[in-house]
Amino acid sequence: MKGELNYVEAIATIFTVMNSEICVLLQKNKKEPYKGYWILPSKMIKKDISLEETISSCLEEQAGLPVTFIKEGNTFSAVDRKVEKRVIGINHVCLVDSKTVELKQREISKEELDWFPIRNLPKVGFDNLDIIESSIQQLQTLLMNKIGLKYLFPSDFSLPEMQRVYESALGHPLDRRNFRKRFMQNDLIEETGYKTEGTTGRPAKLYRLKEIEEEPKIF
Amino acid sequence: MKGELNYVEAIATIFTVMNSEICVLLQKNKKEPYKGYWILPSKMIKKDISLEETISSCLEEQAGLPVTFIKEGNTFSAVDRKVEKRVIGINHVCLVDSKTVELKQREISKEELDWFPIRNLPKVGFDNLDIIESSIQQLQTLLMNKIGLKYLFPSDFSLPEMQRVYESALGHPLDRRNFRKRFMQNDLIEETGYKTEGTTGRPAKLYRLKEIEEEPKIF
DNA sequence: GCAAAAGTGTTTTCAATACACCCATGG
DNA sequence: CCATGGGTGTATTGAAAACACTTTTGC
Repeated sequence: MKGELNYVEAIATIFTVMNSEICVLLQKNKKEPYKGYWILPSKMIKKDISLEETISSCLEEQAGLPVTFIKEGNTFSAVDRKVEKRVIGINHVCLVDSKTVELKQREISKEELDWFPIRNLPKVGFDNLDIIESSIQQLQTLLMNKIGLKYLFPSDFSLPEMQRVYESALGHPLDRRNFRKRFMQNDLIEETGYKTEGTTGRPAKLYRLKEIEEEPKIF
Repeated sequence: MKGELNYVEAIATIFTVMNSEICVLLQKNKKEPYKGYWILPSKMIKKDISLEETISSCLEEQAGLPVTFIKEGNTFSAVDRKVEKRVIGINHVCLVDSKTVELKQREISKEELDWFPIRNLPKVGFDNLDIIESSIQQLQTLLMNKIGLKYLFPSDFSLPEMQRVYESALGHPLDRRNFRKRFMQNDLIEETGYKTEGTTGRPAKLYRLKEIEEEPKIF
């Protein structure tokens, strides 16, 4: 059969929390088309390598990040999405915590790879803006179902900080009291006994997520 | 780059309602491996054909069905999932109504293509059981969010009938009064003025789904 | 003592659940 | 008139939403 062979890439939309905002990792595209635009890390799938392996090596090689939470996303397959040749892209929504990001931060040049707040993105190439939007939707579902939270919030976060993250991801403000209640009465978090330091105003209690991470069912 | 070219197939998990049960369309596999097992319709993606086009021509050519409701599903990419060669499979959940199915029914031989209740499947080949299970999960979400209902229930259905379908899809019984309420107070259905005939017991009122099919948001 | 940000409780509203009796038809 | 399955209403519960004042710290 002619024409049945395709290029397929695993795409990584990697989210983390920086300054109480959801940020996405982008790299600068070095080649035409869309040279100089920012794009999502991705890696071609070879015919004897699984998708899981491909996405985790993509994370390590291109972003210097360990494998954490990965959820399969949508497929992007328009014939002209990569202009020059037809590449089918399979998106993955990945979550890494800010502590891990900070450790790796020094090693990378911000000219090549950088984090951008999802509400303040740079020029993004190809169809990657669509992919990021689809990923944000999935992130919202994850946050509301409290799946993968521990990958985004390592121990010692404050609730106001977490709330700001939720607000940045959902795109609208939340009530402080109701926000606390969601986590308290579901017994999801526990106090570490410490408080924030060096901030203006009253210090916030610090929390960690409890271990019991049962998959919550929606229905 | 060597080894970057892949076979990719669009897979169609097609659901319909028959005898108040959710059924899935399967075809008999004619070639080894898994010869004689039942498999999901699928079609190789050619490098200049979009995924949407591929799946709709797959529906038409292999099942003789018009394009109706299609929702992208998961990707199945294990290196050995098709045993002989590596084929990446992109699933699609499709809904067709029973009237359309009946019209096309005569033209196909049940030796080659047939509908099976999802709780009573025949021997299914390759990884297709995983794919069907993943599709059933997505179908459940669609039913609960009332998305695509009109593709599954054409005009003149009774509520008890619809309830049996929900119960077969969800795998547990539902309360009759509460079931009605869900549809009534959301203003989703309207009476056609007709009733079922030729059944034992009191005849059931027949309904149709109202046109206003706004995407319900979950959050 | 004042500015800044965090912590806390109560009321209301709405959706989901549980539950039992009457009604229309065919034989 | 009886068997079969369909139609209907109410009370309860629990989650989400709305809402304002007090507390802790740094300066």
